Amino acid sequence: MAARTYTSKTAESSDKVSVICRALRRAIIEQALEPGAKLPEDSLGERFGVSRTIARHALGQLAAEGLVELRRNRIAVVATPSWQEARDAFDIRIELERLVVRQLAGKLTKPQIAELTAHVDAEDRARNGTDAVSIRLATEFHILLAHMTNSPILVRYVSEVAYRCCLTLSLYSRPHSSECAINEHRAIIAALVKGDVDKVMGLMHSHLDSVATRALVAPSPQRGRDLLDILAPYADAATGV
Amino acid sequence: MAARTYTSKTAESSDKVSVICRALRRAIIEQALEPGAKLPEDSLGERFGVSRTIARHALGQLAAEGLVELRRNRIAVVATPSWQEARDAFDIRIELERLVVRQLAGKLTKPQIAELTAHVDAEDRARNGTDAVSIRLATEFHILLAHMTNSPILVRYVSEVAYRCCLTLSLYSRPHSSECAINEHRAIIAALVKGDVDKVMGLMHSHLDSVATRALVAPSPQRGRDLLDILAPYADAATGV
DNA sequence: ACAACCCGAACTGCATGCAATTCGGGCGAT
DNA sequence: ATCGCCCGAATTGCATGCAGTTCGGGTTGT
Repeated sequence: MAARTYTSKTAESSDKVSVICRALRRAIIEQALEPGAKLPEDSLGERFGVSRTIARHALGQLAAEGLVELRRNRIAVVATPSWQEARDAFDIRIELERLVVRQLAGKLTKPQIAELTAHVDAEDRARNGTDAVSIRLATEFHILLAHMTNSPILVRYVSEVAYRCCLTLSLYSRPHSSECAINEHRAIIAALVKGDVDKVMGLMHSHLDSVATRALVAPSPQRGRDLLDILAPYADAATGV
Repeated sequence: MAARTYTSKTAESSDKVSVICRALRRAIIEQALEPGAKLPEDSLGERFGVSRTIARHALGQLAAEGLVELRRNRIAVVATPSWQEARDAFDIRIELERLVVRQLAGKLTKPQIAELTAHVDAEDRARNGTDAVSIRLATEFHILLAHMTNSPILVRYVSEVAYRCCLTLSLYSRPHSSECAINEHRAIIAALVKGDVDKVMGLMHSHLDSVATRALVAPSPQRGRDLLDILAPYADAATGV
């Protein structure tokens, strides 16, 4: 396949808006902002030295990405995906990332391999640091892979869905053990270099599936969901009496 | 699988913004707005009876979906995807829609089957109408399928990528023959009802693949691309002399 | 005839202001 | 003490205004 051209035609309109988006995205995936955290336009604007108009626009973008929930006349909050949505996000992510490695298998350049290896090394070093950084690096490994396809659309979708998955991890899995994930990342790189398409697609599938099932063990109604949902069965019982 | 709850947690913030988005989306996929068409904030605001602020916000959302291109200090224009981006979009679409039918196979309810059949009948009747309507209906069939998964995330991604594909069709394939697509839609419904997962995934794959290859026959540098790209060989020749 | 230049109109980038709505705490009734 | 109500503060929804940039056509020089 002919080399593709880099067209950095990202949506991310003006600079100020995209700066806020990036900052919030990072804060969210590092769990500095937990699901449900309030995001008033005023505070955001003040914090970033811009007017509400800009903060508002940024919130709109993040809402389009599913990281923020916007309800009319209500303060924006960090999204709180349901368990089912989390599972759906992982299902989509698996398909998208299988596509990534399918396109990449056997086509990585030397510098790309070096970059990936360096990234995983960084993940390794971060194992002693905070969980937040480990999670971010693990996510960024997948986004880095997507970038190497040179397909802006694929990058966008993989990034988005990876961020969403990150968000759900912070909701449904407290004791995060990213230990084995690092080895899985190394295995994926090796298979990519070797060019074994089926192997690497299988590796990616099982890698993401294991991350998902490790985190999303059960519908766990006690965590994250609305009070209404938690109380639904009790309400039913009440009407039954 | 237990029935999922409908949570219409769509991003689409306020009403006015989403109204404009819907209108523009429709105009774009019906080719009333061709790729490259200018979308000044003022005109949009005036046309929809809102201020520039709102029109601007809507453009931001559409840019996030990839239907509009936003460049700093420049008038927004309807997106003009490159041939490669079009191909990438179709590749992603294939995977996503395979996921849709995988989840749906053998699980359709009677009213759902009726709704799908009715939709294809509508496509049939529209064969005598304008191309624009045919294209829109064909796209909406796929989005209707996605809706039936009750997965908001999947709906969003399938819709987005389907719109993008629609956009590229208007760019790279003038003589649109959606004739056979209708029969393929019927075949997909039949396989879904029968519950043959592999069969329906295969059908969807070949359906989308044929739509893509029928449209994107070749990189076709003459259509849609930048003037710079078209003139590149001539420039080379000039420097050669 | 042609190209470069220049200037006004058009347009975007952003902040601010005002009306409408929601949020949250205190007060009174039970 | 608890529940419901009410009112002020906080917040959003949106339009408008101003400054900076781009766009396009006319003019001028060659």
